[in-house]
Amino acid sequence: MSEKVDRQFYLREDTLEVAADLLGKLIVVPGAAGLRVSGMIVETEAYLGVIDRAAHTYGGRRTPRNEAAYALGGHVYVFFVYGMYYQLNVVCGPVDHPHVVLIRGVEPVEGIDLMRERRGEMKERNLTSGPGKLCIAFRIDRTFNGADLLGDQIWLEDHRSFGTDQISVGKRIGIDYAGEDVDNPWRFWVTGNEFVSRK
DNA sequence: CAAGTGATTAGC
DNA sequence: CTAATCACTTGC
Repeated sequence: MSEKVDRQFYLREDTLEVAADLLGKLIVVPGAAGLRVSGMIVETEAYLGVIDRAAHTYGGRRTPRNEAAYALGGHVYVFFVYGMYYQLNVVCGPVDHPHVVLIRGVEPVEGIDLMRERRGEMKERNLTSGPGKLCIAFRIDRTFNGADLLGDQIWLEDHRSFGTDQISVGKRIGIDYAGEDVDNPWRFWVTGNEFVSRK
């Protein structure tokens, strides 16, 4: 069994680099009876803290909801949106530096039957190919907000790595409100992977 | 393509 | 206190 990705990985200054390097990492969440539910990250988006109009922390906004984004790198920020869905983010950099990476797409690896049950969905391709979908499949909810990725509730492991020739870069999705920042190429995905949320 | 859904927040 | 908003998904 692979070891947890270490703290240093998350503490790097360049959040865009972390967002790209997260592609290929395995997200692991223990299910019941020692069962592992896991999947490989294939799509991410970076939100660059106070300077990014698309970020919840733009301009240094700090509220009960986004507090976890100000934690030390290697914690997770989970929030609820549209009255139905959770979104999973990885916090990067030092304390009080609210840069985060949204996990938008994952390829199922372990615990696929459990994912199917939770999603009420038979087609594997539709289990975790979106930020809201994957939170349902992994049963990630508000109780994960602020969790440490070096703890035992949720963590990342090395799995595969992709070179720049296998990674695509583009604008982020669903942030039409972001003014000058809408077109920033801060979304990364594994080229051609079928678990990317949009082609 | 539009509705659903409810926590959160900004603005009175 | 109230109303608008929203880093999405599904089904028409």
